Amino acid sequence: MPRSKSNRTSAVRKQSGAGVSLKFLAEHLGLSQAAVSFVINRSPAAKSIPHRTQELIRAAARELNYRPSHIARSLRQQRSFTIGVVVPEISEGYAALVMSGIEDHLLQEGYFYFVVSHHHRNELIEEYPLLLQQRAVEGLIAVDTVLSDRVDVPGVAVSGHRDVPGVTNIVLNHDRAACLALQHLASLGHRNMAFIKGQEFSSDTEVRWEAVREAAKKLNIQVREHLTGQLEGESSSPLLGYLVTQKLLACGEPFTALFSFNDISAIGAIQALREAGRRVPEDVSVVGFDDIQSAAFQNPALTTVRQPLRRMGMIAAEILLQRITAPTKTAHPKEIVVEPELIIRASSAPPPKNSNFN
Amino acid sequence: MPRSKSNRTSAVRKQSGAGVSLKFLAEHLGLSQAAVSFVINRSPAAKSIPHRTQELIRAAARELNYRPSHIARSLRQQRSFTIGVVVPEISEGYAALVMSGIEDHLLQEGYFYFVVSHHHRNELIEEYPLLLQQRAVEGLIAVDTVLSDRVDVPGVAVSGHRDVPGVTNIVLNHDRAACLALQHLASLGHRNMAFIKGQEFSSDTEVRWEAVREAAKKLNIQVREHLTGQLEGESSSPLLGYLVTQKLLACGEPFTALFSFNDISAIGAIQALREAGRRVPEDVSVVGFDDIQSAAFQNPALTTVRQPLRRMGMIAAEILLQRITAPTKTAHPKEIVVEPELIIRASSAPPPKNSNFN
DNA sequence: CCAGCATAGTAAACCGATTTAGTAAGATAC
DNA sequence: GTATCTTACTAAATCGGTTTACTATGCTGG
Repeated sequence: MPRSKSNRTSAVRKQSGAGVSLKFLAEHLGLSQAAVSFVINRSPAAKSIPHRTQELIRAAARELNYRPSHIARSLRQQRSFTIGVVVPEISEGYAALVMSGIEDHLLQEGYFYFVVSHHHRNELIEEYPLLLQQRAVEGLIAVDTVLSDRVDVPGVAVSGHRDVPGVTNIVLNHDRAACLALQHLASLGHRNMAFIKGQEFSSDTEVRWEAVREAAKKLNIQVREHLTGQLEGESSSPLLGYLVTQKLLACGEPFTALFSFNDISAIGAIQALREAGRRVPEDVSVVGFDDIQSAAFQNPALTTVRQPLRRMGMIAAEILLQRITAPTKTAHPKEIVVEPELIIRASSAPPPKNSNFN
Repeated sequence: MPRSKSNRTSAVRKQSGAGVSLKFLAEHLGLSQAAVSFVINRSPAAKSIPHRTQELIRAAARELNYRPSHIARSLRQQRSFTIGVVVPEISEGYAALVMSGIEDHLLQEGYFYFVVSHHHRNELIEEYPLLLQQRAVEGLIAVDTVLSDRVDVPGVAVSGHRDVPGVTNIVLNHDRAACLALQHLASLGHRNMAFIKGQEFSSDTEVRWEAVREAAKKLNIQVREHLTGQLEGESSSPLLGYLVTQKLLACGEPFTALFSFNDISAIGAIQALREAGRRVPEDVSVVGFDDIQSAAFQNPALTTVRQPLRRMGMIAAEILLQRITAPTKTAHPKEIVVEPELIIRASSAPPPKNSNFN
């Protein structure tokens, strides 16, 4: 039975709440730190400690508002229950949606996470994973970012598209995505299509563009150099799509449909089309990509290829935790493919009758 | 001069990179941990160690890819260089923008941060700050969330609006914001205005609504019960604004202008108005709040009151770090007010001539 | 010749937990 | 009566650093 020893100090500590250490609690109870630790953690070693004492310990812990230092615990157990998330940018819809999926799963499992955003600067893309590792993260999730292989914790990439050893990729089925969009436009009767590619630094750009060309070939749709634009610039504003579309219009070649790299740029594109006197969808159909929240509330509502971004985040977190807790159970998958969905709204329609160029 | 001792183990460690501890490095060099620590940290105690040895130490550290464990350091120094950020939701424009401002300043200063989102669930609003404290965060930033006072690290609230001891509030000048919006509409000639209030759980709702009523009184504008709606529901989708606006329209009372709680709901409102056969801005002017990125690319482009959200995040981080590093230097400010800006775009115009009710 | 000082470090405590190995006291077995 | 087994704990090592206090050596000045 412990000798209770409630002195003045304990009263002071109790008020503030913080600063109550295991040592303090143990002294207050007249027990050893080990005994208290066993009970607090319900460790098997606690079986030899009588119920009466266990209750006393728990009561004192509650009363003094004892909260074990996560840091000390991490150091001893070599487990931080923390992971690192690397994104290009926070302020933008894409990463935020993925992050919210990641968070859902992680916090549920008792993990916290650090977020860093690199703004596409190479030295940060290199440095942040190392800094995170120094902070003892148990794994990394990279969103639209290529993880360097100099890191030796498990990694999961959402739309990483690079074959990095030890990294699991969560990717969209881009072939299917391209097919869905082009088939939709083709079945409406469109033959002259314009395209907007993503920025060079985006991991999705190349893969998606390859998929578009494949799909176009299958559907016998021409992909013309002049009607192919590319987003340029870091910002995630519709302005980028607006500018590219102005260029496409300026080249003079006619088109009745536009398939854009993402919703944000599609929104800018619509603006540009409208300013040039083209009605959407009567004169030109526009199809976006992602299905961000505001896509449904554009005027006209945007037809788009939906990426299950939140779910991709959740899957990423799930796979990562699996790999952390059962490292060798299953040889971790190299790639997990999720399926897109075509969301048909009001920005796509049959082409005007009179503009049947071919 | 240290006796070098490069054995087989060191070669193995070098490859993997991780797992190189100070102890290992010191043994490899034939020096004490203390000496190595002094040099690595450029501590004043290193002055008694000759340059030659310092160079040897640094070279070995580089070569073995030594990275000090942040956790061990935190434990000893009682400094985690970590802060906690509490937001209602990540996926939504508001919090994401504030977060990106927070991040900018924090990472620059060598701090990392944990994010948690509580989805307006009270038990999480209570619990997360405690969990964060257990993880030794040195401060908390709460976005649109009331911090409980049971936490004893410095706190900063962005749009907190509650007088919690020890918490600095970063708030918008709502009086000015309301004046800007209503003055704009009044000067266009509007007299019959409808209003959409924010959800009950949002900290801004009450303050902003009070400001609107004040401004309306000053400008001699009636605020009628029937023309006052309120957002309901957790989601941050335009749908909420859409539904409220349908109700406002259903009550039959005429109005020529609508001032909505935020841009997201204003976007939904425009949709509802249009479906009811009201043109924007010819029949009804709509003014939003926040100036989220897509506001400028709505059709029509949205007139709105801009909140400097990114800057509010940066200020929050700055104040917090000040309070952490110089706790008593200046009695920390209770409140910091930032100014709104009226962004006039295409969704507001003079009211139609024939509808001059009063 | 030796006190005193600079030089070049080292030993050990410490941060706050977890965990292994061990101990003292009493009960039971034979 | 003593060997053994529970019961109820405790002491001390450990995680990986930082930091204080101290030591050993060589040189200089008087």
